[in-house]
Amino acid sequence: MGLDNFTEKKFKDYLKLKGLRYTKQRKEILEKILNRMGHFEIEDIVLEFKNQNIDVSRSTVYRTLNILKELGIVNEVIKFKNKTLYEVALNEHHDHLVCENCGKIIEFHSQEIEDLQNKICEMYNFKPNFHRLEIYGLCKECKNLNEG
Amino acid sequence: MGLDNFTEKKFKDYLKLKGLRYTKQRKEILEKILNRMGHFEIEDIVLEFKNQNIDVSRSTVYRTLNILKELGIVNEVIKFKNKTLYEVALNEHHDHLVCENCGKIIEFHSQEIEDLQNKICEMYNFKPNFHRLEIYGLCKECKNLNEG
DNA sequence: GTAGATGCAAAAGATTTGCAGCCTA
DNA sequence: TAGGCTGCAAATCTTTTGCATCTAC
Repeated sequence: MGLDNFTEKKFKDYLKLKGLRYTKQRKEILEKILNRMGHFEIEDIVLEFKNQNIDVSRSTVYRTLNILKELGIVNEVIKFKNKTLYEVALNEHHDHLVCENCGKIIEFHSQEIEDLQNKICEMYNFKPNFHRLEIYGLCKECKNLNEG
Repeated sequence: MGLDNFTEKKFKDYLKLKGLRYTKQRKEILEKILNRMGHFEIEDIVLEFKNQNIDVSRSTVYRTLNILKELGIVNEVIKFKNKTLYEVALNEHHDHLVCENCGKIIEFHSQEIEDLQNKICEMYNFKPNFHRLEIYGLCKECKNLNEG
């Protein structure tokens, strides 16, 4: 995939709208997260830049991720053991099964759950923005080990 | 409610099982969280002890909460803006609507969602332990303010 | 030219840990 | 009595922020 024009434009437009600037660093960060499959932590990004001798500081990564979150290009998906995992939000929304033993993360999507959630929000006159459903437990492999 | 014998016994038994001790501090902490309705932060607990001149240190609160979490007497329910909220897990399980504007938390329970989750876990051969469903958005009041 | 961005180092919070002394079983 | 527990202070880890400098527009 890489830096597709569509997402880059979305980002640029949003920045302009807010009176912000499209800098070299912001472009680097957008590029990097679009190249990533699956989940990532801020620290991953910071280290990759360091290893590749690309000059983007930790603070800038944090600041930019906050903008991308606002924009909905990334989601903060999981909070587990004081770690925050992000993911690119361009694909269909999904939720997560998290294995407490091996840390594996399995994605799933259930339209029925989404619909029920919307129904509940209506009941409470609540305007949903995003949601996070995490089911913690043991994955197939770890379950078998435990029962073994 | 207060320190009911049932929960105290559960805690004591678990401690014994693990070769741990039932100390004055652990009893104080259990008592305090059982007396609380709704959600709490570690810091709340620490401050209350301080105000009441009860000698239980912050580290002990953290250490004990970790044990109570393992035991399932408390759940870590919400991670929001770098804050962790806990709740006593003795009542029926429920999920949360979190207002991003005023911070209000609305609890709800949907058996249908629970059932669907179980169905999904079966599909993936995943053994669920607990889950967390948080829907972020605007509550009725804040929504009206925004639209007003 | 100027408002906004960056990098750095420091600060702020949350949580954990090492250690010496204390207490429960 | 001994191994676990506590309080304290220090350490860790994540995230934010103040500031001087730089840069996109």
